[in-house]
Amino acid sequence: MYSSSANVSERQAAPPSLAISTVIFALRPSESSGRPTLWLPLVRRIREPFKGLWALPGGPLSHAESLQDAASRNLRETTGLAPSYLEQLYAFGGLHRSPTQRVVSIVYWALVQPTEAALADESENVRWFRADRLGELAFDHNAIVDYALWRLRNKLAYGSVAYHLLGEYFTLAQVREVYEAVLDRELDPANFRRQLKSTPEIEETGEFLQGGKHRPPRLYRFTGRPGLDPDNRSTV
Amino acid sequence: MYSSSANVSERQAAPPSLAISTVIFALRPSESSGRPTLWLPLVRRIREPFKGLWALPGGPLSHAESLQDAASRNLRETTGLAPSYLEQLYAFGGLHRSPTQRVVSIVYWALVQPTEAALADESENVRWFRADRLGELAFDHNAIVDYALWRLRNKLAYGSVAYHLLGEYFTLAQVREVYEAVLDRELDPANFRRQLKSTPEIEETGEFLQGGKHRPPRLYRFTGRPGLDPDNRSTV
DNA sequence: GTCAGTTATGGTCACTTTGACCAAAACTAA
DNA sequence: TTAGTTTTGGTCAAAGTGACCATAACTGAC
Repeated sequence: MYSSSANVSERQAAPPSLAISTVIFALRPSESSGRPTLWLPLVRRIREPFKGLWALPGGPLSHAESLQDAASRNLRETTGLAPSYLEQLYAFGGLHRSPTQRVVSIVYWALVQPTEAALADESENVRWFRADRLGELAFDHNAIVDYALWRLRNKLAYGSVAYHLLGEYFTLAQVREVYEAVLDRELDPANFRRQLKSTPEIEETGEFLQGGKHRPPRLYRFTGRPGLDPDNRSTV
Repeated sequence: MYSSSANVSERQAAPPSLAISTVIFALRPSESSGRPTLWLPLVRRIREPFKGLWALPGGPLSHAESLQDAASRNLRETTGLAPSYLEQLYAFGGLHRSPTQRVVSIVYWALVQPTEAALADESENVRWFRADRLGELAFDHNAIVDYALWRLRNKLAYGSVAYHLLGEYFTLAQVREVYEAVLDRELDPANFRRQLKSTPEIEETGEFLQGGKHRPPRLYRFTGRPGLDPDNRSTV
C-alpha cells in the first residue's frame, strides 16, 4: 500500500489481530444508599489467557461491518441492549496487552438508558459491577475502564451526554444526580438548576412527575444532538 | 499485505488490514502575509489506488512496535522530523475507505517545532501544503485532516498544546500568533497576555528577544507536561 | 384539618472571569 | 529629536459562578 515502509521480514510475521471492545455505562441504584451510581457489564473469560477473570465485552472485527457497527453488535450480543450513546474511546495497541499474541483493540464506550438497563441479560458469565468497585480485570482492561471514566467525566462537564443515561423525560434533580454520581461530589441544587435552564437544549414540558413524597418536580426533555465524532459527523 | 487482485472470497476471508497514518502540523510563514500559518506534509501516491494523488504519511503497523512508536517512526521516515507532540486522533474503519481492500487506519496527529520543520525533507513525492488549502486527497484523508484541525483547535482552546509548535523560548506575541493562525481570528494582545500570565505553566525568563524593530519582548518558557492520553498517562 | 418535614424553585450577594478599550513604556528608523 | 510600532499594565462594564437564603408546594403523621 505505502512505498517506504513495508519490508519482507515484516510481511512474514503474522499481522497484529484486531478486536473491538466496549465499555458500557448505565445508572443503577446503589445497594446501600439507593442513589444512582455507575455500573457496567463484564463478561467472564472462559479461555486462557486470563481464564476466569472478568473482561470487557468484545470480539473480533468482522469483515462487513464498520467499527461502530461492530461495537454496537457486540453490545447487543453480550447484554441484549441498544446504546443511546456510542462513541469511540481509543485504540489500545501496546505490545504486551495479551501474553499470547499481539492484539490491537479499538475500544468504544456506550451509555444505555435505565429502562434498557433493567432488561439487560445477566447470566453466569455476564454480570454488572459498580464502576468504582471493580476487581482485577483481564488484559489492560482496568486501565481502559479508568480512561473511559475519565472521558465520561470530561464529556459530562463540557458536553451534553448526561441525558443519554436517563429516559426521555426527566427532572432536573435526576440530571443532578447523574452529575453527582459521575463526578462524585455534591452540587448545589439551585445553582445547578440555573445552569441547566440557561442551556437551550433542555426543553421544559408541561408535565410533572407524580407519586413522589414531596413537591412534584417538572419534567424536562433533551432536544440536542449527540456528537461531533467522525463517525457521526455526516448525520449532523 | 493482501494483493489487490484478490477475488471476493479471498477478500472476505482476509482480516481487515491495519495501518498507521499521521497528520503532522507545523508553523510556516505564509507566502503572502508572512504571518505564521499551519502547514502539513503529504506524500504522493505512486501506486493504485489513487495513484498520483497526495495522501497522509502512513504505512503498515510492524509487529514489534507500539502504535505510537509506529506513528513516530512513520513521521521520521517520511519527513525526517521528530515530533514535539504526538497524540492519537482516531481509528478510521469505514467499509469503503479504500476501493481495493478493507483497511483500518489508526491515525495520529503531531506538532513539530519550526526549527525542526525547517529541516524537513522535501522531494518529488513529499511536499508541504497549507492546511487550509489542500486539494483532493487520496482515500478519506480530507475528512481526516478536517477532524485533526478540529481537534487541534479544541486542544488549543482548552489544553496547553500551542507551545509545541514553538521553540523552547518564545514571546507572548508568538503564542498569540499561533492562536490566531489556528483559530483564524484576531485576539486582543492585552487580554491574551493577561490570560497567559495567569497560567502557571508559563515561566518568565530574564531574557528578551533582540533584533526586532520595536520594543524587545520578554521571552518565556513552557514548563507543563503534554497530555493525558492512555499512552502518556504513566509518565505523568 | 393542621402541622412538621422535605423537595422544588426563585432570588440575592460577593467574587471571578471576559471582552473592549485606554495609555504609558520602550525600542527602531529616519 | 521625532514619528511609528509593539509591549506592557491598567480600567470598566457585562457575564458567569459559588455560597447561601427564602418561599412554594407537596406528603404523611397526628
